[in-house]
Amino acid sequence: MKKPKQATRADVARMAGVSESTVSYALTGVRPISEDTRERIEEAMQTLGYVPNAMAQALASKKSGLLALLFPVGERGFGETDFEYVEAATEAAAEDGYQLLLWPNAVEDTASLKKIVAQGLVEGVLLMEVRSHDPRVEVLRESGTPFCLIGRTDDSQDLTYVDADFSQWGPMAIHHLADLGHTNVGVISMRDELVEAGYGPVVRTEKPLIEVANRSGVKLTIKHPKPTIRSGRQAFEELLQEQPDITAIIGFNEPAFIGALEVAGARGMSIPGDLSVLSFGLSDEAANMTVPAQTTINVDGPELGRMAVQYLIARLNGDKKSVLQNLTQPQFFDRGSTGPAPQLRG
Amino acid sequence: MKKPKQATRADVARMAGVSESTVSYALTGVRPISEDTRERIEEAMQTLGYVPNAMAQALASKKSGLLALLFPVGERGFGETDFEYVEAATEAAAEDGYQLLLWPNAVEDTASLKKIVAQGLVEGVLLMEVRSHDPRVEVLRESGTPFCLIGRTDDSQDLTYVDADFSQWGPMAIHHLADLGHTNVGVISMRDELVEAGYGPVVRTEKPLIEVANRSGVKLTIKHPKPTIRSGRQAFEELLQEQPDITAIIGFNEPAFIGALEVAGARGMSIPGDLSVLSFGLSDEAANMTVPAQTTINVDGPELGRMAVQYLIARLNGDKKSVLQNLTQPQFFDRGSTGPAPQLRG
DNA sequence: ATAAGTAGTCGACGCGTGTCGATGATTTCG
DNA sequence: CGAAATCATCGACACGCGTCGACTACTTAT
Repeated sequence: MKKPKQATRADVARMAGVSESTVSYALTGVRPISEDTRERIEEAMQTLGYVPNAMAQALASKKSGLLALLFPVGERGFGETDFEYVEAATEAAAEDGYQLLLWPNAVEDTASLKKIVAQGLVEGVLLMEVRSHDPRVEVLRESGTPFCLIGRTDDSQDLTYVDADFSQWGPMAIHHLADLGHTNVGVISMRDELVEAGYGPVVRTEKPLIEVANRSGVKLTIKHPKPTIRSGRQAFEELLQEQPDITAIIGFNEPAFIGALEVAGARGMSIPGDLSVLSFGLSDEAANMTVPAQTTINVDGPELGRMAVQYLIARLNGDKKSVLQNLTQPQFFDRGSTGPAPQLRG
Repeated sequence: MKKPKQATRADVARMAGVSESTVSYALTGVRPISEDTRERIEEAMQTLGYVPNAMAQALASKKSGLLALLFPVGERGFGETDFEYVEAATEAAAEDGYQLLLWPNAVEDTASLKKIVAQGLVEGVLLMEVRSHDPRVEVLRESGTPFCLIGRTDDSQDLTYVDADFSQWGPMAIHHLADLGHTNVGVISMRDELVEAGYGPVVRTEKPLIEVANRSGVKLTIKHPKPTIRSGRQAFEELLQEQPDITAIIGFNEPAFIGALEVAGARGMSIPGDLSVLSFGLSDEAANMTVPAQTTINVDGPELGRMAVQYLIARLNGDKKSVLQNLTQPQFFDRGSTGPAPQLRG
């Protein structure tokens, strides 16, 4: 039996012996309906297997229950963390009766973004991988479509967004290491170009990191190698040459950090015996692959996704006044790659 | 300027001085339109910024351009590989004018699945994480909605699906290792329960693996530990006890394999000097975290996602006759964790 | 007792398209 | 030169639902 045609409101009305509008009101509850007709209607819906047609509902009510999730295509691929919050966002949306529409879109392709919102399919838009200066924001702003950023632009005081609170990553790391007695810490951070370009996560992370290190009396040396193993090796060798007494390193550049750890291993430095190791933004899966597993400070992906959806839905429900912005607390996972500074040992 | 109301077909018709249906035909090309009226219409659309309303189009044409991507919620979380093909699928869909709707759904929750297809929002359904006996398949089958599995059920000869060709993983691995001179290989596979439950990937992988090993004169010892590091350690120790001359191990159980490699490291076995290491189904990111990086045999995620979408769209376009089934070739990444068997060395 | 609600229901219309049948205006063909 | 086919266009309707106004039968307040 292919394509059994779906029952419509008219069918239900006929079977229940009422008008079509009565069926609608029984469904939405906008107007009162007597108990027995409601029962007749519900029975009819039951036996007919009636389900309201989503597109007709959307057309008539101008509410599709769909949210676009815009993700950039062709750039650096999705990481696992990214998908972690996509999943959470999807479930959060489903709880409020919304569905997420995955929409691949180049960041500069504002033309098709305009189309997306113009065709009225989606009620709101979620923006992933937001840049410091993101052309998509301007398009959305003047389209009048509610939207929420996952990340931030430079100029976002009047925008709705959620982002990781990178400003806490550094202090959290330094406190942890300082408590363990470390006073000389190296950092394998992201490549120079990103720093100069003002890439949010690096800038927002490094500034407080440096400040709190100074205040805590921790000597900090930061390297900005390219994201390759080779560059990481070189960066760490430089680090050791400049600061032979380093007892801990922080990684914020996955491939380079792997290179750094290779060098550490080759030099016979044990972790965490001789060197404490802490990674920023490393996924669970990756953190567990090394021996020992790596202690990490990370964004709470599910929380981020959930908040983004909730904020967007709040906007859809007419909350135009309040400022909806949130910086999620970092997650600290102690997996054993950090320990007391060597001089305090024994 | 909030919510500038979108121009409709009527506006375009008025400005161009034609009837509404003429505008439609100019848009769809279903009927011939003279050159100059077409130009007038297009100019009007341009200046009005007209974009056809997606929901009205969908309602009238019964084609929404939406595909549901059903993913199970609450089970083992999404891995990176999973999202790799979600991304590819999304882009493949976009190329044909379709969008993917992310739909979280518990595998047993057939009621809400029925609703999904009944409300007519989506034209077709993509099923992720398919089980051997998947209740969702029956629901979709009798709903008449076109669908495509990513994975397989036990009984899928008349279904549309794409899946990894697990039957090639074992032979590929054995050939690679045999060529390097290995004759005694251990396997850290998935836990017993999955094997007994007939979980597709394990069963389909192990059978040809065993066969080809026998034919190639490779002694094969398979362990099925729980997916924990501890169980992996224990499994590898047993392995070494039973087969002290093992020169290579294959991993198909991430956490357990980490444990196994820990033991290898603790015993001073060098990789690939004393022990060759090869992982099944390990993501790039994870494979690169170990030192040395791990050689892997993996599913081609992007290919899988792309094929799934293309098959589904083929079904939507009325291709009811042909069998659309595909097993994607495994990808082999030699990252240096395998090498010549010790006795052949030097 | 009458005015003023209130509960319950119906009919009609609008949302913005796709598409069928009909109508002139041309063009083609025998 | 008349019949038939083709071209270009219009008007009307359907798609399935939300919702407004109106109407009836009561209930409550004055």
